[in-house]
Amino acid sequence: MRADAQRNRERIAAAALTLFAERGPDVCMDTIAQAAGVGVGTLYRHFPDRQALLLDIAAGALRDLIEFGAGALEREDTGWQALVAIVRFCAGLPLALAKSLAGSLPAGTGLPELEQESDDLFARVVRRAQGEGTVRRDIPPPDVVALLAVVVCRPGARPDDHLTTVMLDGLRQECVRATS
Amino acid sequence: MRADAQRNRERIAAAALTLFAERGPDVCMDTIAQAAGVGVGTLYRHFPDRQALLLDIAAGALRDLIEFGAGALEREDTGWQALVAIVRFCAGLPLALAKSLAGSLPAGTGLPELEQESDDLFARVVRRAQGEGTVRRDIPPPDVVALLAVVVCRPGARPDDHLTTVMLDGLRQECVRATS
Amino acid sequence: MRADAQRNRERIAAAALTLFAERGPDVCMDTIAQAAGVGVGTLYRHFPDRQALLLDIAAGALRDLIEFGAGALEREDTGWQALVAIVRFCAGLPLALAKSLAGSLPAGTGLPELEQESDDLFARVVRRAQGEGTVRRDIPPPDVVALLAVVVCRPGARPDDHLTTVMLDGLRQECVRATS
Amino acid sequence: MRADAQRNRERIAAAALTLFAERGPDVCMDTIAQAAGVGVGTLYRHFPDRQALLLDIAAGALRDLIEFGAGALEREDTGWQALVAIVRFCAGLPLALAKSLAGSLPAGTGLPELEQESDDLFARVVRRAQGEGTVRRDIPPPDVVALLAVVVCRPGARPDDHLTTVMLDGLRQECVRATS
DNA sequence: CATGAATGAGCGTTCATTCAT
DNA sequence: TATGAATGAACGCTCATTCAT
Repeated sequence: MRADAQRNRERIAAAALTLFAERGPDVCMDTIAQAAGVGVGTLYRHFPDRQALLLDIAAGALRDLIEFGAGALEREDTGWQALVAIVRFCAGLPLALAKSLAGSLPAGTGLPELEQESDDLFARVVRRAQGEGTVRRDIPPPDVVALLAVVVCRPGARPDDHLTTVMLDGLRQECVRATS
Repeated sequence: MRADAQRNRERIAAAALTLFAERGPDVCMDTIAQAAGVGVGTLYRHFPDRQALLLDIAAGALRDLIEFGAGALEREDTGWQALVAIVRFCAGLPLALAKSLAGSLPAGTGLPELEQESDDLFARVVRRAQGEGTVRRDIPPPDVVALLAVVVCRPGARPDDHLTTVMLDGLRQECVRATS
Repeated sequence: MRADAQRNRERIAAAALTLFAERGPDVCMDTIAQAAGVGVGTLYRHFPDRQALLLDIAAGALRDLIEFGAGALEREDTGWQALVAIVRFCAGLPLALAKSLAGSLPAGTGLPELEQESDDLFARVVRRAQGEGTVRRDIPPPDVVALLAVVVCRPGARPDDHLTTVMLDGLRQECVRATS
Repeated sequence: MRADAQRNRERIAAAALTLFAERGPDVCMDTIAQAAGVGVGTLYRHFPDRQALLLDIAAGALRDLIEFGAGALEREDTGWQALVAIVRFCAGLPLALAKSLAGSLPAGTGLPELEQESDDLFARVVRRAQGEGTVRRDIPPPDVVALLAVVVCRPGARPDDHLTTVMLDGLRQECVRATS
């Protein structure tokens, strides 16, 4: 691939990421192209349709997450520390996009598979932390994962914002109580 | 207003509520009219444009919330109990709609005002609970409100789902810790 | 269906028929709408896409042909007379459209079925004429039908133009010869 | 012209001929280039636009026809034999393309002139055959030419298919009859 | 008042043609 | 000279909104 083509591709992906985040997944394609400083035709040469563009971004986010997560699981001493590290890492990623797309894309596009992989990774971390006694045991791992997904997929999530903090605190075993 | 006109208006609002929840705020107007069992013309007679329809639903949700909240504040013995009651009550409401609309509508439409009112109410409850020592004091009331908003505005939130539970647990004073 | 809607539908079909004949099946939809004196939206209300429009016209032509053909088979004394009558009748019909569409449309759209029916009818007439000794017997009926199709599907075919005449003459039994 | 440039030009013309025959005159230029094994840029270097490409092919076909026809007129003993030979020869030629282009191209492009020349040649042959008493005299030569053009320009015409045979038979003087 | 037909601006996508590499 | 990336005009189609019935 030619150098300028490569640069264009990246500019498009970057512009799309920004605009999807700012205005949702329905931004008009011309707008994306314009923001990237290219013509629509160029956009379509690189991504055959809107979905391909969304997919590219979403898959990238999931791959980054999985890669980081696998590393964290090895690197960190405890499951809890790994969990916290991963959750913090998620903040910069366009995971909301990934989540909503994964729900509407058929298997074979690769996205549901990536999402499954990422869910599995999270579940492994949660189980380890529950084994240590740090994460509360009254919630089954997949539910914890789903719950973390909500926190982590908010548009505009920051690695140390209050919601993340409160959620992590609420997940500790010693915080279990009857709030009914 | 004639009785049948009134009934039409309600049927339209109900259909819109369902469809917005199910398929997002972009459902096409014909679909809503059809689901309500009326022609598009009738829809437009009652609501001059799409926004008016959204606004109607959103404002209704906020009014319900405010009314319930004010009652809870009087009725319940503690701030904590009031907070829990209100959070639980939110589950059935189309608050996600209200939130996203309120952000994009100018003052004067009434929605930002209602949102402000609801935020104030929440803040009062939070302050009271912090005063009692139940809600953690390291987070300023407005931030707590923002955080609750996220939890409560999820599409598909249930009054006793895990996320709500964990969040409420995490908000207790005794759960404060260093999660870094 | 309201009277004006009905009128619009007919105007659209008529305009489309003319334009397809004049400029081929790729005329732009806006042009058709304009020629019919309606907006594009109206065109699309009546015909969900270009194919539906083509299909409507083509199917109409085939139905007319089949109806006329069945009548001719009963009405005329000889197979030859029926054949000539039918061939002459074809001239005004947009059969070229029907032929080309039928080849590219899947069964279930109704067009291939109609084409089959029309072919069968033609074949019956041809067999009868061959039985009488008027149509040459060295060509199998389906081939005669195919051959007639070419003559009859020319854009601009006239009921008594030279090509039709020569073709009919050439089909007589007494004209068989070695032209190699 | 460099040898490889010459080869490219031929490959492009050949690919275009095939694709025009298979998929009509709207095939996209990239497809042609790809089929020819070159980039689009190369295609455009040799043929400044789509029409030039079509023109090249069409003109080639007409030149072949004219050359063969002139030879046949000298070589064959009778006008009839010349006519048959020429008609048979047409089968392999992309004359449909030539016909449709000639109708839409202005004089000066060379195509209408070539078509005129080919028509004249055909007319000469027909007149000679009518003089011999083989071709029917009730149709003026230009009309016979037009009629032969239809037969000969069908996509997929074969030199000895039924349509050609029947048409030639129908053109014989002794086949004249009242088919009304 | 209710209806649903008509309108046309707007978006996604394609492709002929140009031009930097 | 060959390449294929970039461009943007054009087309198919949708849908919010208006208005005749």
